Amino acid sequence: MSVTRERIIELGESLIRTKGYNAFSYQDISTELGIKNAAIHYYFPTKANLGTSIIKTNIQRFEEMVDNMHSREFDETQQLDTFIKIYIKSHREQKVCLVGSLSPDYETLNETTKTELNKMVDLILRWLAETLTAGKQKGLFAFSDSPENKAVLIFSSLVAGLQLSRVVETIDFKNICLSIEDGLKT
Amino acid sequence: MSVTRERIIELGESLIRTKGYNAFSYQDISTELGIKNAAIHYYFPTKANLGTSIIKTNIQRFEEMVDNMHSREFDETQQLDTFIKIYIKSHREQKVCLVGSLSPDYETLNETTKTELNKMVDLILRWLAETLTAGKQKGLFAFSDSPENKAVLIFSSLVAGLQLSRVVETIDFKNICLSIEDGLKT
DNA sequence: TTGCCCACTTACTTATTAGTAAGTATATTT
DNA sequence: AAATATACTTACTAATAAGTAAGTGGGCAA
Repeated sequence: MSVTRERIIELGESLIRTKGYNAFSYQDISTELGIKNAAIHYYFPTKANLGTSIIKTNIQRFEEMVDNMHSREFDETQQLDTFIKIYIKSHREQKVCLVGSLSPDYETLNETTKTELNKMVDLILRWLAETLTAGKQKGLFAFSDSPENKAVLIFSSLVAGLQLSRVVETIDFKNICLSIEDGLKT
Repeated sequence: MSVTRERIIELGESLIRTKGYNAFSYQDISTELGIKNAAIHYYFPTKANLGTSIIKTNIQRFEEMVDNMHSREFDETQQLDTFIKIYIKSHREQKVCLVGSLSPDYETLNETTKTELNKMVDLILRWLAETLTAGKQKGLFAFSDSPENKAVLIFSSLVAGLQLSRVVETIDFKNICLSIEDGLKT
């Protein structure tokens, strides 16, 4: 696949996670990549198209990560830890996550982009719930909630934890992550 | 104070919480209120000015709510419940909260607006941490985390819980709220 | 009654936005 | 060698954005 196309997706994701979907423009990308406006439209006719592609790429990355963890036979503690490390990295980069950036803008997205975001959130939550269930069965995790509820609680803490950390410097995000893991200890 | 000014603030808040700060325009407000573009600029010279005023209004409302709860001698369980009910209402209205909408756009806000948002988050987290501490001392709440950490975890669950609920219909937000309260039970 | 302030409107400007149509250089295929 | 496809650029358009300067009507004060 085209390297320019990949650069556009990568930079587009970075811009969404830094400034938000409705604040970034094709100009931001073209200037940074040293190409013209129309070059982006060549790969992504509309902004909605680019947005959808960015989410699709993220879904693929997530699926590959899960596959990889399964084939390496990571236990549930290791899997959760790997997932949380993505957020630690985001925090270091002063970026929110894709879901946390796009969700508040949900009503401004077009239908296909909405659907793709819906898929991504659903995928993450289903994986988390499954992992929590399996981990509990193995005696690695302990919690009284339903796995689905617990999955939302954990995911929400990560998503909004990143958002709030950028606003208030007093928040210790790494400690939040530790609390999430400690909250599952047996 | 002017009724038009108040209407602009109210509608502005609603727009931010529905579409996001960078997606709403003065046109949206002027059309809805049947006034002209320039009438909004009369009260709020710049969009940043309006944004800041909306946050200030929310801070005031929050402070009044806390004062009110204190003067009515609400215990910590009742106070937390009152706070959570704000989010239940937001969920019913299909809106995210102001903090949850503005935080992802943080980098696009001007300095005074950033400062005001910072104040608001700080205020809420400090109140939450204090309420959790007092409730724990009275034996109303039980938790092993630091109150500051627990405050961020609870607030994050509410903020992102609203965001995610709008994206995925399978999330039972009221149940999330119940889980938060159950998680503090002695 | 004159003058002034308040709460706007009229009528703009300037900048930026997403998006497009047509052209072009380079490489690849026929 | 000619035709074609790829990966763009040039040069726009139309819409929308925030913001402003100057004007206006109505009420109140001096």
